[in-house]
This record gives sequence, structure tokens and C-alpha cells, in this order.
Amino acid sequence: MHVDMDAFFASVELKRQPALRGQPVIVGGRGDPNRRGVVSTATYEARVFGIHSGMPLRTAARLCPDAVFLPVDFPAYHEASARVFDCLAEVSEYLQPVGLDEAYLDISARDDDPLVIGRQLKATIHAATELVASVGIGPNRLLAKIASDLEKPDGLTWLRRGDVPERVWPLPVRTLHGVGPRTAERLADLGVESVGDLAALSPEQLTAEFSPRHAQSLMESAQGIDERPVQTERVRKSIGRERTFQADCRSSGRLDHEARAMLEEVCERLRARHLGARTVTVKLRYRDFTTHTRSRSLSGPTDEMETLAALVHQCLFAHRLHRAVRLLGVQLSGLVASDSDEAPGAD
DNA sequence: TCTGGGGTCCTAGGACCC
DNA sequence: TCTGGGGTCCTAGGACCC
Repeated sequence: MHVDMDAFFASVELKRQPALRGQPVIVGGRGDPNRRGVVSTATYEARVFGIHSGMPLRTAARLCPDAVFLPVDFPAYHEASARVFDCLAEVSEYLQPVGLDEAYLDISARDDDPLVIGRQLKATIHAATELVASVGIGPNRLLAKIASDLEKPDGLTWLRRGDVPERVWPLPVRTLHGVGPRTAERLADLGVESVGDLAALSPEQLTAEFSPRHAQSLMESAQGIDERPVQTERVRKSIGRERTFQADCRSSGRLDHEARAMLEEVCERLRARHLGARTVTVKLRYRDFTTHTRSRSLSGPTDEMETLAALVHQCLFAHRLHRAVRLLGVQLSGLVASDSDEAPGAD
């Protein structure tokens, strides 16, 4: 089962400001369409204007000048999310969260009619939070996810393997989890627009264009095949902070200062989780959206701010800065528990 | 004046080791 | 004068997801 909250961030905002119901509401960035930022969530009234998540706020304001713009308020969404996940946990202990507003549930151990489970879950969530969820049911994660999207909002949909030709093949290939803009473009060059087109492609055609793994996963997805289990525990692999400047930055002194501040923030989160990191990566993005990363690794993990700061400095000034920087990021990876008694590598 | 911020996973070349 | 085959680690970049 895949559960997906409808217009989650926007719906939480509407609960606080009921007067906005029925209006086009757009949640994103600092809630100011004149500053850099993108749409996180838009109400269905705003989507009518062609507005969708990921769209620059400026573009959204152009498409719908009368929309109400609100800043993202993560603490509020976290709080609402926790209550939703309490409802989900009652359905199954095999629960895989995907962000704040989405989750997969393995309900194969339950004998009840999945549609009944889904209907009850939607009612429970609504009673607890006044929020609306769409539920998809399927033989695997791939089809459950597609199903939850099929009748959004307030949907409840069951996709069987046998429904794939009739209900999935007509959908655009972008519907498949893992097919993004780039892959869709390459598939279009092969004449593939729908999932059915993809299913009709020969393995030879796919392997000629994509890496073996990628070709294999595309072929399986088109057939509705997906063996990925619902993963109840996942280990965090990296922690980072990044920021886009309101105006591109040319000052290496300012970059140095900002990188330091970001590292301090990230180190704080690192220690709060009792982790050490082995690799530091600095990310720089420019006006033309090209992105460069530079990494430095230690032979062992540490949570020492000054040690990591030296690496950040090396990365930042490994080469002379030649262009104004649009985005600066600092990321720590190679995470390992820092204060455990376990020998390194015990897990 | 387009295009955030938090992540994961995959690929590929070079260094290095046995 | 000519250098195999297997493996791991490091670094950089790309694609994708919510």
C-alpha cells in the first residue's frame, strides 16, 4: 500500500487559515515570489493555472498573479506528519516513510480486504488531522505508487498485475518512478512516449542506449515488475546544508565565511546524532547551473569541527574562483557512530 | 529575472594492492 | 621489453526523488 497526502503542505496551511479555502494557495520558499525559490506545494485551485511543485515562484506568480503565497513552515508540517504516521503505524509495522507526506506499507501479512484497510486508514487520518490522503494498493511498490496517483485527490485505487496493459501502458513514461526528464528525453528519441511504448521496446534497443542495470529496471518497470522490499529501517548516509544566494556571490571571503557557518550547523547535527564523518564535500553552482563538487576524505571518521573545517577550506580553494557563485553547499558523508563502544565496522 | 533544499543511488577512471 | 586479473578506495559528476 502506498499512502500519499494530498497537497500536504498547503492543506496544513489551510487548516490554520480556513479563510483561504477555495483560493489558489502556493507554499514555497520564503513565501515571496520576488525572491529566489520554488513551489513546494500548490492547492488544486492553483494547479488549474499550470502551477506545480518545483516551479520557480516567479513563474508561478506570472501564471497566477492572484495566488496567495506562503512560506514553508517545516515545524508545522513535521507535527502534522507525526500524527499521520501514528495512523499508518496502526495499519502495519512494516512502514517505509518517503519524506513527510508519503509512505509504503507492507500489508501482505493481513487477511482483510485491502480496500477495506485503505478506506479505514483514510477515515482514521481524516479524523486525526482533518487531512485527506490518497491510497494505492498493488502487488509491489511500483504499482501501489502509480495507483495512489491515479485518482488523486481523495483516491483509493487497487492495481492488479493484470491491470497493467489496460491502466498503466497508456500513461506517459514519466509516470514510472525513476524515469526523470533526462531518461524521458532519451526514450523519446527512441519513439517512446507511453509506458506501453517502453514495454514494446526490444531488450537490444534498451541495452544499446542505457547501462545494463538501467535497461533492466526500465524493462521491468514497464511490465509492472518490482522486487524492492518495503524498507523499514534505512541508515542515513550523509548530512548537508546548502544555500542559494539571493544575488550571486563573487567574494571569496564571503564564501569562506558562509562555508564555515554551514559547517558549524552541520557539525551540530552530526554530534546531535552521535555521528562522525569521514568525507567532506563542497558544492558550488554557477549562474548557468553547472555544478562542481570537491571532496576530501580522512582515513577515519571524526566529529571535530576544526579538522573538518581544514578540509572544507582545502576544497573551497583547491582552484581559484573564476565565476560568481550562485549556490554553496557543505556535505558530510562516510557517517559512522562516533561514541559507540562497538568496534568500527561492527555493522 | 527562471530553476530550493534535503537527500539517494549509479557510473567511471585512476591509484593502489596482492 | 613487456606488463594479467582481481579487488578496494577515492573523487567527480549525473540522474533522480520529495
